[in-house]
Amino acid sequence: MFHVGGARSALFNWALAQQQPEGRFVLRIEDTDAARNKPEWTEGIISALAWLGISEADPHFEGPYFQSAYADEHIRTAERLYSGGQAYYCACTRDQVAERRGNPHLGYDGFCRDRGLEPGPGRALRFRVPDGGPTVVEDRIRGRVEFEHDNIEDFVIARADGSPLFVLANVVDDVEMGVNEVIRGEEHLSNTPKQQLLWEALGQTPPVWAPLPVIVNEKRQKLSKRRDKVALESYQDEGYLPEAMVNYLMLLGWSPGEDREIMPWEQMQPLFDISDVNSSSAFFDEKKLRAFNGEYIRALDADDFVERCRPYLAPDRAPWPASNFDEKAFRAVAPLAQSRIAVLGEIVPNVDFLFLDEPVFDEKSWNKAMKPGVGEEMLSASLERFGDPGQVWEAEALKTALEEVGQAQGLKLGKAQAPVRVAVTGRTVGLPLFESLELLGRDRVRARLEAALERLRADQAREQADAPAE
RNA sequence: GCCCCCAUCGUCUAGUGGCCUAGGACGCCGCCCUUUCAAGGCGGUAACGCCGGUUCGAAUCCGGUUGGGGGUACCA
Repeated sequence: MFHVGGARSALFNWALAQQQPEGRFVLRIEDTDAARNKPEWTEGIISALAWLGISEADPHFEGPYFQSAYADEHIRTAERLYSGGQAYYCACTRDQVAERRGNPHLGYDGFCRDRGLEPGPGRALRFRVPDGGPTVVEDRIRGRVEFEHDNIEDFVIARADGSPLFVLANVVDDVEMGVNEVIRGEEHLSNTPKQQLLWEALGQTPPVWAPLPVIVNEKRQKLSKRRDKVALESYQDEGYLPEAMVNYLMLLGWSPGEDREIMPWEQMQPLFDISDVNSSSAFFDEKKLRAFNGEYIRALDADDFVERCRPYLAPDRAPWPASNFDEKAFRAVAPLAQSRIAVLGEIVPNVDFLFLDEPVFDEKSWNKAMKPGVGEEMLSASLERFGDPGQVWEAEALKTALEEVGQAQGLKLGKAQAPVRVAVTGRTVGLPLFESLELLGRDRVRARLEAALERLRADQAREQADAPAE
C-alpha cells in the first residue's frame, strides 16, 4: 500500500529530479523489515509510482534501494564512530534510566558517557552529542531551525546485538548514495539534527533538508493508515485518473501561482520549486480531488474514455452476464455518461440497465416514480403507444411520443418520463432517457414496461389486501 | 513534562509594508439552460485567531498569547 503522503513527496522529488538533466529520484524503502519480508509490499509502491508516471524505466528514477544493501557499511560505520570516540557503549536499561531521572518521558541521562565501556552483551552504542552549542538545520521550506545540543539526548545508533538503528542506517545510505537533498515528511524534522550530527561526525557535508508538512484529515491529524483512507491503490481502484491525482497532490501545499489549478504535469513540473512549498499542514480534500477527476474525465477524447472504462466493464467486475455486453451500445452511450461521472467506477451503475437481463430496481426510485395513479397510467399508456407499429424508434420521435402520452395525462415531460425511466433503467436518475430507449430497442422496452406494470399491480393488490377491511 | 513546527474564506491556496473595501480553486447557496441527473453559463456566501508594539501606513515585520500539529524508543 502506498500512502498519499508518500505519493506527494515522491512527486515533489520527481519534479525536482526532472528539472535537471542529471537529476535523480532515489527511492529508498526505509522500512527494512517490511522490505525484506514482504517483497509484494515494495512492488506495490513501484506500481503505484508507475501509475503516477514515475517509472523505473526513466533515467531519473533510481531504486528501490533497501537499507540492507549497505548493511555491512552500517556496522563498519558504527565501529568507526566508536573507535573515534564519537560514540560509546552503554549498559543502561530503559528502566534504569527512567528510575534515575524519575520520569519515563525524560531522555537518556548520559550515565555511561564517560565510563569507557567496551562492547559487550547488553550494551548498545550511543552517539556522543557534542557539548554545548546548537545544530542548525538548513530547511528549504522553513528556513533555519536550531536545536540546542542540551535538548538532544545521546541517542542509540546500534542495538546491543549490533544491528543499526534507522538514524544511522539512513545516514550511511544517504552518504553512500551521494544524496544531497532530502525531501520527506515533517515527522522527521526532530530527527534531522541527529542525522546532521552524524553526517558531521562522519566528516561529510550534510544535505539540504526539506521536511514537508504533513497531510492531515478533517480533524487535522496526520493521516493514518488505520483511520483514514490513504492508500493510493484504493483511489486507483475507484477510478481516479492518475493525471488528476498528480495534479491534485501537487497542489497540496504548493501553488503554481497562476489562476488555473488544473494543469498537466509537463506544465506544472518546470514551475515547481521546493522552497515555495507551504510550511503548514494540508487537508486531503477528496471532494476537490473528485472535482478535478471529473474535469479530467470530461477532457478525455471519446475513445480514450471508453478504454479507461474498460476495467470496470470486464467480466470479473461487471454485474451483468458477460455475453450481454454490447460494444456498440456502450460506445453509443459512453459520451452521455462521460459528463455525468466523477470517477470511472461510476460508469457501471450508469450503463448497467443496457446489459442486465432485468433492471435492478432502486427501492426509493420505485416508490417515488410509481405514485398511485400516475405510475400505472403512464406505464400502460406508453406501453400502448410504443406498441404502435407506426412509432418511429428513434430518440427524437420517442420524446415526442412520450410528451404526447404525458399531455393526455395532464403531465409535463419532466413528470411523465419518471415512471418510464424507472421501469426501464431501475432508477430515477440516469442517462438521457430517449437515447437509452432507442438503444434498448422496442422489444426490450416493452417487456420492461410490462414487467413494471405487473409489479406495480401486484404491489397495489398487496396493499389492498393489507388494508384494514371496512 | 521537554523539544520543534504551524496559523488568510468550511477546504487548498494567492499575498513577502501601500496595488487588499484581501484574489483564485473546490465546496455550499441561488438563477438560467433542461426529459431525470450531470455538464455548461451567470451570480452569491465566506477568511487575515487574539493582544500589544514598529511604521505616515501591516494579512505582510517584532514580541507575547491562544489554538493546532509533530517528535520525544535498543520503532521506522
